[in-house]
Amino acid sequence: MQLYLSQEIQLYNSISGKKEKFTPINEGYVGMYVCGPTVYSNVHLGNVRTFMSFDLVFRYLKHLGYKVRYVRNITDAGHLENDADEGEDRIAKKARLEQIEPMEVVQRYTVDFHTILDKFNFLPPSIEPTATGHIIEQIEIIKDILEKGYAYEINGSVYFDVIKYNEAHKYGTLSKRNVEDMIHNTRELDGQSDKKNPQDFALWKKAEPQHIMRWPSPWSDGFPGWHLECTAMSTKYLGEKFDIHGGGMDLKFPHHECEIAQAEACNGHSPVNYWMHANMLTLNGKKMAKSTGNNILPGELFTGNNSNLSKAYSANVVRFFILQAHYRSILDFSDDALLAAEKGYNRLMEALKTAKSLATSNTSSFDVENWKQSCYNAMNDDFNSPILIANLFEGVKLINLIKDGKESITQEDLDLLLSTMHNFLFDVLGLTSTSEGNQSTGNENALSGTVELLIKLRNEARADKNWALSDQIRDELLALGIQLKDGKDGTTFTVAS
RNA sequence: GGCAUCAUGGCCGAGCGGCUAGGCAGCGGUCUGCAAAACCGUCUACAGCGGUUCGAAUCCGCUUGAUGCCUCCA
Repeated sequence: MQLYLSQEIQLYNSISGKKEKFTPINEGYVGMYVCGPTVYSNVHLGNVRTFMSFDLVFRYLKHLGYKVRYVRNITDAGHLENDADEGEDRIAKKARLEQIEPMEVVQRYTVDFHTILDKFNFLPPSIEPTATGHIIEQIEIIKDILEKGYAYEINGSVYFDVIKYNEAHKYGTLSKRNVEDMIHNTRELDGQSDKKNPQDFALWKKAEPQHIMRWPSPWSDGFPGWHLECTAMSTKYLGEKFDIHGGGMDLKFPHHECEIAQAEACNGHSPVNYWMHANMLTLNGKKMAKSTGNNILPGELFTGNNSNLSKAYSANVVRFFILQAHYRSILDFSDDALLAAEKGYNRLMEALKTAKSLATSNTSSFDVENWKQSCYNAMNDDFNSPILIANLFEGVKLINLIKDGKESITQEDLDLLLSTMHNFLFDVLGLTSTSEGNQSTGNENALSGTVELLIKLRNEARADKNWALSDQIRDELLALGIQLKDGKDGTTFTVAS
């Protein structure tokens, strides 16, 4: 029996503003689309958090036995600097500044994106389509919208007519805005825009003569509007109606609003049942901005090479830290918070090692089955990873108390405890075991042997009560980043990472 | 200025009307030759002012502040 039959997910639907029971369109199958990055610069840490939130969703749905088709696009054309105006394509701009081809920009930052996500142990999406690979599909959608009368062509460009659309449908349901307010509050200066109204958005843009990113269309040689690619690709791979659409909060308006309008103009109905939006990341209480230096690149976390960081952090620690907050809350990134997360993470992993050598009893003094369900309950409640983690720490405490002889557990319950911890930590939260993750190299074996030797010598000195020598060994190793840990069963060591 | 979201203890962060969140730090223990590490135990909350209710961190109103979008930065 699949787990999803016994676990009911409640998820927060941005469009209704409420938690709703999750029921996929086709039982056992889930279609999920998440707006991917525009590959015009190094992936933003906030982007990492957004995609990590949906990695968590993807992993949990799979864990429950759903067959999930997860589509996450790469925007490699059409994303303008300024959506409301005659902006420049972000990728084209970067290419101009760097004096390289747009596709070189795309390639460079797509590779960066994948490299960083790999380090954080993201599962690859089922399909990762690009905007430039779906120009034909986008043109077909524009034709359809034109035929339905919700778009108009001017000077080789095609714009979506928001006012007209709003007469038959409602524009702004997701972001809870109404078109009248938007018209009254438009601050935009009246530029040389071809648009009938500032709220209209581009479906197709005629390319300037020097613009290299151009494709033929019935209207002009040009390129598609940013919002259109997501409609084209989600429809192609997931259908006119699919289960979950996700993205960062900042995409709610206008991007997702435009997607709804485009799809509804074509198909007469909303494309998505559940909208999910991941919240922002701040740094030291303020928003991240490259211009003020209040910014960390994901890669800098691994080197510690940033004035906001006191040291380097492993991808696991960062992942653990991010998942300790709920995806719908603003999360504040800081060195102190990362240090705290690192200690907590280490404690969790230590307990896992401890658990392997626990003595079992004939009876259990703890209801493991009940605890396990509370882990599921946490995730079922809108993917509440912080509560899940709190539950996992209950497991840590139990393990340590059993070790101290203050609680008891049967072999059967211990197996259940361990498999549950393992499933949630590694499969659902996507952490990797430190011991499994780091393969021992020859150097590490040599180091290990050397330290073991020093431990042996130190123990001989201690047996002779030669404290000066034993403390020298201990202290000088510590200065080198090797900490000796004297326990009841002998001395172990850890190497600072 | 408009729309939206939010404000929890030294720090991070759950909480969706009554019942312990959790992590880190601190404090007290266990262990130790002394330490460190590890483990156990434990204290400090609910932005302000009103209201609803037998009862509010949790619902409503106002005030203050923050964040996102509208206006380059996810």
